[in-house]
Amino acid sequence: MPDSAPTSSPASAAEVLNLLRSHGGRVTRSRRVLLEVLFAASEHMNAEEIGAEVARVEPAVNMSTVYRNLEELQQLGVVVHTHLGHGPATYRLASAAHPHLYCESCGATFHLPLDIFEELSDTALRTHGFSVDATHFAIPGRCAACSQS
Amino acid sequence: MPDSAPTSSPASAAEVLNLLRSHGGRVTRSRRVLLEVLFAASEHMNAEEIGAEVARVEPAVNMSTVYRNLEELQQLGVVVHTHLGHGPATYRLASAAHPHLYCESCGATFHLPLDIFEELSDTALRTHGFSVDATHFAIPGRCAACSQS
DNA sequence: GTACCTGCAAATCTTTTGCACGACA
DNA sequence: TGTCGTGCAAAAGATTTGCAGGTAC
Repeated sequence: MPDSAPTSSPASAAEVLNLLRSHGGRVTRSRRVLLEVLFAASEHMNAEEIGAEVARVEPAVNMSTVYRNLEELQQLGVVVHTHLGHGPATYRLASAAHPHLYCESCGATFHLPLDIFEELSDTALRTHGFSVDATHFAIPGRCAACSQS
Repeated sequence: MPDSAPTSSPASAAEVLNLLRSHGGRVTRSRRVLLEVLFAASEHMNAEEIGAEVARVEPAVNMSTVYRNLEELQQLGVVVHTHLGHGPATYRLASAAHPHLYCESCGATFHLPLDIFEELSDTALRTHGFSVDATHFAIPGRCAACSQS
C-alpha cells in the first residue's frame, strides 16, 4: 500500500472504490457504506459516529473494521483526520479539509479559510524550513461567549 | 480549589508551595520533589518522565499522584501541558510556555516566539471574537529534513 | 482530630492487533 | 482458489477514579 497518493480528490464514492481496486484493494459492503457516509457528512464525525451511521445501513460493522478502513483511505489520500482538542479524532474527506478554531471551554468549533495560516506558514518555512499542516490539529482557545464568563 | 488563578508566575518551588498552602493545600514530599523537577527541567517532559525523575529522589511515587499533582498545579496556573502531535501530553511551568512546531514524520520539535501567532490571533479575535491559546497544541507539519525525502 | 493526600487496583476511553473464518476477484 | 477483509476478543497506552489507610497542620 503506497503512502498518501497525490490523487486528484475523487468526487464520489464510486470513484474512490475504483481507486481502491486499482491499488489491489477489494470493494466490500462496509467500504461502500463507509464511503457513502463520508460523502454525505456535512460535519466532522469521530470514528464512533461514523460506525453508528454505517450500522444504520449495514448492521454489526465492527469498530475495528471502521478504523482499518479509515486508515486505508487515509493512506490513499482520500480521508484526513483532525484533532479538536482532547477527545477522539474526527474524520472527513481530504477535499473538505480546512483549519479550525476549537473552544476549550464549550467545545464549539469554527471553520477557517486556509489563508489565515499564510503568514505563520511563511514564517515557519523561512525560519525553520518547516512546512505547516494547518488542518491536522485545531487551534485551541476560547470562543466569544466563553471569554466573557 | 479555585480555577486557574492569575498568579504572577512564582519563581521557585518554595513560592509555589506557599501558594499551595494559601489555597488550603498541604506541602508533601511528593509535591516538593515534583516542583523541584519541574523547575529544573530544561525540556518538555511527559508524565512518565516526570514520575521517573521524581522517583530518583522519592522512590515509589505513584503515577496517579503525579497526575493528581500536575492537575492541581495546572488549576493554580503554575503548570501547563502541551500536546506535541499524537502521544502523551508534556508538562512545564506556565512561565516557560511557548508555541511549537512538531514534525509529524520524525517527531522533532522547534520552539517559536509567541509573536509568530500575532496575525492569526488578531484575525481570530476580529472575525470570531476568539482568543487563541498558542501553546496548548503544537503546530504540526514536516521539518526541513523530512520535507526533502 | 480532621481534612487532605497517597498508594493500590481497577476502570476508562480510544485505538490497535492477532487470529481464524468468510468473501471478493 | 488464493489473497484480502472481517468479526471477535484481547491488548495497548494514557489518564482517571474509588477506596481505605496515612499524614500535614
